[in-house]
Amino acid sequence: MARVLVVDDDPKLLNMLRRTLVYEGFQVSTAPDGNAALAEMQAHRPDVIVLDWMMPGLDGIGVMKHLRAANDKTLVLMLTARDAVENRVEGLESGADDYLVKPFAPVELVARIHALLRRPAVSIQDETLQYADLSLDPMTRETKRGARAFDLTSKEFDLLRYLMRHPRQVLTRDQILQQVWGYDFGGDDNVLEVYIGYIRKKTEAGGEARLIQTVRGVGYVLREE
Amino acid sequence: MARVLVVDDDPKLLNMLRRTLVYEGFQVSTAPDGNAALAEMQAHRPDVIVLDWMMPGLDGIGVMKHLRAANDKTLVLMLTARDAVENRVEGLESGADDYLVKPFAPVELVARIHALLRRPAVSIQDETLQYADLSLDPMTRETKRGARAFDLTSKEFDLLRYLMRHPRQVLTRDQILQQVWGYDFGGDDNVLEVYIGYIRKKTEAGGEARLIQTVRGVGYVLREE
DNA sequence: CGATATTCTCAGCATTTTCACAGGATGCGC
DNA sequence: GCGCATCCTGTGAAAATGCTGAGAATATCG
Repeated sequence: MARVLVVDDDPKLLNMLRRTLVYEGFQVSTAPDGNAALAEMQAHRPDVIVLDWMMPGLDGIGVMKHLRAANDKTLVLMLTARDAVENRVEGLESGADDYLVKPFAPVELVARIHALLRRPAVSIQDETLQYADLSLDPMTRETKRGARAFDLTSKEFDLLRYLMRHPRQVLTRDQILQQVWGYDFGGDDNVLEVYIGYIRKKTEAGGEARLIQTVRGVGYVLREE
Repeated sequence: MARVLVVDDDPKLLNMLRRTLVYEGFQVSTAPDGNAALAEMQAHRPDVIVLDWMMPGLDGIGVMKHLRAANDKTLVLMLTARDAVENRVEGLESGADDYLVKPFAPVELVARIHALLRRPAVSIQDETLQYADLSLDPMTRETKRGARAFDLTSKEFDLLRYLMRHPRQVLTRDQILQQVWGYDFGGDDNVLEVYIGYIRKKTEAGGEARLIQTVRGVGYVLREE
């Protein structure tokens, strides 16, 4: 049965939700705030997170950003107190998979969780990534530098996608190896350098400026110089 | 599932609308201006077009005139920045089916699209699928490449139909096996490769260009090269 | 039941992708 | 500028991936 993590700072609501969901046959864990939620996720790898929008400390949006930055596709159902359209839009833009306005009937929550779990995997997260004149569409896997399209192998694609999801952020060698290769060890591989080289060659084939900068002793950044 | 084409020159708005609509279960394609919209229509045959009024190049009115001149009955929902009465009148006279004034709440757009689709006679289901010069009629099960008709077995048909419902989208092996074969496991079957081979042979029997491209390490796409 | 069509498995082959290695280039502290 | 650590890149081997033909299993139909 599916695992659900419920995150809310209201203990009463938390308890009520837990009982409802346990009763429905879910494996439920809970967390009172964003940081606890991230820790809990490591331990339990839930299938769905029910996430309150407003919380002390790290709030719902913050948690979302963490998750999506780490390319974590766990389904998220966001809870919010008001039905303001702005919130709805912001919530979905930050990568939530569904949305529920408080107060809600427990049955509706259950129904939505079931609906999420039935969903055919295509998250709304798959928008086309852009940085400078570089663009990458995760759906069609088209990659372009300005008007010039170029092809990438799947490792190259994974790597560039990871870089483009974190523009202007210096990513360490370890971070990249872990996210793209799934490595865990600290062996002195130079696969990463090699692949950076491949991507540079392809993104600069038309004589364009370099976008992947190396940060000596640390890693790489996607940035215009 | 209904297909929607969104045409607007503001990339931010375009992306927001796309995500909202995808989230609501529509198949969404986009275009940044009128000419791109007309091209996109050829490929995707949308059920509804959400069309901005003011755009560089060919504007909303221009697109409308093109469509109606070609006796194309595709539903059009026009967007306009001001609620000027003149515009409204001109828009509806030029053949738009509905009208929405910016700024608007995404939920309202969704509601209007659903309203349009509920209108009589426009059967969005089982409409014949088209991509490039390839066509497939889910009702009669006729398949043609240009003028040349060819036969498919039922598995072949299911597979091609699935591909044609997601043109230009890279579909992973797992997605396809799951949707077409109902598989769930990750066994190392190569049924899919075999069937792709069959369909290619039949769709290219007259020496036509390849439309089913393989994306190494991932899956396949229906796309002109 | 037999004939035919369809679906699927398997193994060999060709190609692409991934990776290791080593020598060369480059930046950095002194 | 010098020496050292770091990074880049060409070469080629190893592995993965996908295509194809042959034919076995299964379903379909008269």
